[in-house]
Amino acid sequence: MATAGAPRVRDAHRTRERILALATEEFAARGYDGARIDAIVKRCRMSKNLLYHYFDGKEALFIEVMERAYASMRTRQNEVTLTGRDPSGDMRTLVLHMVRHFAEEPNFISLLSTENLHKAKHIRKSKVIGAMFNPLIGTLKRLLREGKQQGVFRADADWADLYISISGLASYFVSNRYTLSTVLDIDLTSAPRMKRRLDHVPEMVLSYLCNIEKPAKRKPSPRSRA
Amino acid sequence: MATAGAPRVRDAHRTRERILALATEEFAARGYDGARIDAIVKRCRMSKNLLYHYFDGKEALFIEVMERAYASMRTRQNEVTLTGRDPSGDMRTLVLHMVRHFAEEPNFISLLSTENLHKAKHIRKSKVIGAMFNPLIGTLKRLLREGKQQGVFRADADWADLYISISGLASYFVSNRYTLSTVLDIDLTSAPRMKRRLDHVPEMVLSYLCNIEKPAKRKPSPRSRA
DNA sequence: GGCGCAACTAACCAAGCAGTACAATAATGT
DNA sequence: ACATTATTGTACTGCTTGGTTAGTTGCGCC
Repeated sequence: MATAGAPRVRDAHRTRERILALATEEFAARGYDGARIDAIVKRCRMSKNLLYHYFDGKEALFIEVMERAYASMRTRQNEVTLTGRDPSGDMRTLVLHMVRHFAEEPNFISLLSTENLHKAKHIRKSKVIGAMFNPLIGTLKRLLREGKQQGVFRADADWADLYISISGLASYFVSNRYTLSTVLDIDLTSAPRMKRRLDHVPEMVLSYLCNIEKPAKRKPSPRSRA
Repeated sequence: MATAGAPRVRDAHRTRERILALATEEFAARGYDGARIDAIVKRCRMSKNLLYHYFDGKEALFIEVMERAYASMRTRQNEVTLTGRDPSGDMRTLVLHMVRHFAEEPNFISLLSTENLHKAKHIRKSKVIGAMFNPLIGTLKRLLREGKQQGVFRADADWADLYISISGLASYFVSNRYTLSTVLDIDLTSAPRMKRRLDHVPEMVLSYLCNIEKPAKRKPSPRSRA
C-alpha cells in the first residue's frame, strides 16, 4: 500500500537511538518488570519487529539503556572544570555538579532504583559501566587527599563514605519525592525547594569535611548507647 | 487463639499475619510489578484462594504491607529516649536511630523504592500512614528549635531539608548497595563498612548543624595555598 | 447431631506478555 | 539494476499471571 504521505526516512542509527531514548523513559517510568515492550514500540510508533531487529530482547535493551545512562553521567562530570588549587572550592563545585545531575536526570535515578531491586544483575553483565566511574572516583580521591594535605579537610574522611553520602543526599530527594511529599505534606517539586536543596547539599558535605578543629563542640553524650 | 495443637491449625489471625509477612518479603524482593501472587502463596504454602479470602487483591494486600512497614518504623522511633536538655546529643541519638532502622530494615527501603516508582499511588490510598510521621517530625522540629535557641545549631537549618538529608544518608547506602558495590568495587555489606556508616552519618549531620560561626559560604579562607 | 459459617483446596479462565514467523514494501548505495 | 537493508503488518505461539468458580473440611453452637 503506497501511503502517499511523507516519504519514509531510513536512518538506522537514528532509529536505534530513538528506541533507546523511548525505552529509557518506559523503563524509568515503570521499572524493569513494569515496562512493556509493546508500550515502547507504541511510544516509538513502529512495529515490534523493528525493535527486535535492533535488540536481542528486553534484557539486552535494558542493559544498553543503563549503559547510556551511566555514560551520560560520566560525560557530564567530564565537563566540570576545577581549579586544581582549592580543594574546598573544587569539592563544592564537584558536589554541586553531582546534585544538579541527579536533579535534572530523575530517569537515571529511577533506573538505578529498579536495577538495585534486581541486585545489579544487569549492569554486571556490562563490560563498560564499571570503568565509567574511574574518572569521578579519581577526582574525588585526589581532592580529598589534597584537602587533607592542606589541612582544610578532616583526616578521617573516606572517599567511599563521601561518595555514598553525596549521592544519597542528592538522589534521595529525587528518588523518594513522591512518598516524601505525601508523608511530609510538602511539595518537593517546587522550584524554591529544588533551589534550597542545591545549596543545602554542598553545604552539608563541606561542613563535614571542614569540621576539623572543634571536636569538643558537642557535649559529652557519646553515641555508644541505644 | 488457644486452639490446641492439632495437625492443621485453623487460626485466622495468624494466617493473615503470615500472609502479610511473606508478602512483605516478596514485594520487597521483586517490587510491586515483579511480585507474584503465586509466589506469595507458595511461600505461605497455602492455596491462592485463601489469600483472596483475606485480601481483596494484589493492590489491597500491598497497601496493607506498606502500612505495616511504616507502623514498624513509627514503633521503633517511639522507643528512642531523649534527654530533652541536650539538643546536640539528642539529635545525634535520633539520627543514629534512623540510620540503624534503615540499615536493619532493607525491606522497608525496597518497599519505599517500588512505591516511589508508582508515584506513591498506593500509600496515598491509606488513611493511616500520613499521621504516622507526626511524632518523628514533631521531635525533629522541637530539637531543631531548641538547638537554635541555645545557639548550638545554625539558624538557617530547615526541618524538611534535615529530614530528607538524614533519610538520604541512611537509606542510599542500603537501597543502592548493589549498584554501588559494583561500580565502586567495594563490599558494602561487610560489618566494618556498616559500622563506619553508622558513625559517619550522625557525624555529617551534626557537623552541618553545628557549623555556625562561619557557614563556609564560598571560601572558608583557611590557608588555601601554602 | 446437624446446621451455619469460616477456613481451606483444586482446577480453571481470560487476559497479558515476550518473542516469532512469514510475507511484503520501500529506500539506499554501488 | 540490483542486492541490501530498513521498515511495516498481521497473525500466532507459548507461557505467565491475577483472579474466579465451584467445591470440601473442620469448628463452634444450639
